[in-house]
Amino acid sequence: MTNKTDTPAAKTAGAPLYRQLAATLRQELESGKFGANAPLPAERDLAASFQVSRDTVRKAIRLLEEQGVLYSDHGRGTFAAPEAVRQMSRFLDSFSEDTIKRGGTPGQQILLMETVAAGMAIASLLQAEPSAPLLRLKRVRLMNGVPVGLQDSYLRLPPGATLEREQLERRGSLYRVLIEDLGIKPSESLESVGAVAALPEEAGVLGVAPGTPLLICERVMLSDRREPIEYCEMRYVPSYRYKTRVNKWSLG
Amino acid sequence: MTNKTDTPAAKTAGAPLYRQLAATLRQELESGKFGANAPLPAERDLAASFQVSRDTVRKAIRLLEEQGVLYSDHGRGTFAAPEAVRQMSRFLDSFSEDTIKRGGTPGQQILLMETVAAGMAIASLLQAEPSAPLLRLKRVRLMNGVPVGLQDSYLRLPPGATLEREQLERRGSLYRVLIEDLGIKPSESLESVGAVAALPEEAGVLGVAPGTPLLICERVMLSDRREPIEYCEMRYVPSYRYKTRVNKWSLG
DNA sequence: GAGTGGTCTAGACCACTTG
DNA sequence: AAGTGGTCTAGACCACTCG
Repeated sequence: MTNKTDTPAAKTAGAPLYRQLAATLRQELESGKFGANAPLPAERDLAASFQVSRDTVRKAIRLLEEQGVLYSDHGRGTFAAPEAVRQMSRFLDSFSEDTIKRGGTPGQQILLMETVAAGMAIASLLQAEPSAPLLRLKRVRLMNGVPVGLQDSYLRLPPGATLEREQLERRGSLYRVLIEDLGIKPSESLESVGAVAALPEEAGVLGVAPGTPLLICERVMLSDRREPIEYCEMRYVPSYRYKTRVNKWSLG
Repeated sequence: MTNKTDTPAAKTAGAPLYRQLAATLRQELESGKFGANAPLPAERDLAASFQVSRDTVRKAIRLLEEQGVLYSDHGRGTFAAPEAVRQMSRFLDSFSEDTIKRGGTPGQQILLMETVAAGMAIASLLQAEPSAPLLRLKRVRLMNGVPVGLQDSYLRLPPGATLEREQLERRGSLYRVLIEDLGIKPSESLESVGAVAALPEEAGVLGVAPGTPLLICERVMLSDRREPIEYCEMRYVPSYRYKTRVNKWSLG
């Protein structure tokens, strides 16, 4: 099969074949054409009907498996995942993405935006000098206008780079600013999740009583070159929950 | 290259080639032979030196990439992941696994083990009848003998199957009992994480004051056939943290 | 332009599940 | 025994990065 434009599976012309195929399959699955745990056609049959190699079909299936849309069992077949699984991301989504997925409207209110010295604790997390200048950004995250989280992040900008309040408000998401304005490509983050009691100031901003249990999530974000870019602490009110899908029990 | 025994890459004879290769590479990476972000040989070179196809090398690399041991960048190369990344699992580990990884000794104390009717709330989560019999198992989880979590789980056993206290104590982990004694293969779980205040009884068992913030993690576990097997609530003291690695910002 | 990873193919055989 | 997914190969070409 040609890798050009007018292929049967062409959805997003120009994208790799297996991604186009995955998009097509995903649509069929989401349209409800396959019920929970219903078997899909065999890989060899999919390959024939889409006129691609079996390997390309397998790549598409692996992709959708990661997304929780379907699953394969050796010797049995490939099946549509139940609705409950399909809706859960395997990742801890960013606040904006997560809120949208839940059908809410994300918002933010910038409390503070200033350049500060890293200090020893954060410097060691970001592999910087204690005196290194970092951009500190403190925000309240809103869901449908209601405060649900307090986010305090320390950003290591490239020398000479700046970040204006206006950019943040325009892009809506800090990550979009990093990617689209500063050319920084986040790749992975290391996260730690726990519970803490709300301090008086935090309680005030979040509209809860001091001492209320908060979900705290700390994160170090790495660039594509695996250099630490950001340290961030997020505190969420008890009504907010992180949801994830955990795979395969990875006992291997 | 033959798939038989005496291959150069043979580590775990009988295992797929790409897994043997991955094990070999992993060892080299963990031995410190490659520093943080040091480049590995090109895929074609690895294929030549291990006498396998390039595709097999790529499969091994994908596996290690998922494990956070290395990462590849299009056009640049494949690199050893920094130590901090390497140590973080991409999954929320089970309590026992996680504790061992932190260098601690996991323990448990069974508070309660009885057969109960599901009730409407749990029945709907497990897609069972409200009157369906479930095994309720309430345990305190210990790290180095100190209570760190309270685990309350509801198990749906196959008709006729039983589970004795003795089995649980022998296997050490509920999941080992499920797999090895009952032939149930867990595949995925859906988890929700948040913060709650400790109730008086919980506080007593965990050795904290009532009202102390606890990390609460709820989970529905699915079998390999994607049938719900277990509902579980875990409450952890504030000193306990979940740690994970979040990938690739999955903006695709 | 040279080197790297990313995609794609066609065919072979193995391992597992099911009737 | 038949059907399914899992592994492996050898070779081709594309897309990206960097000196």
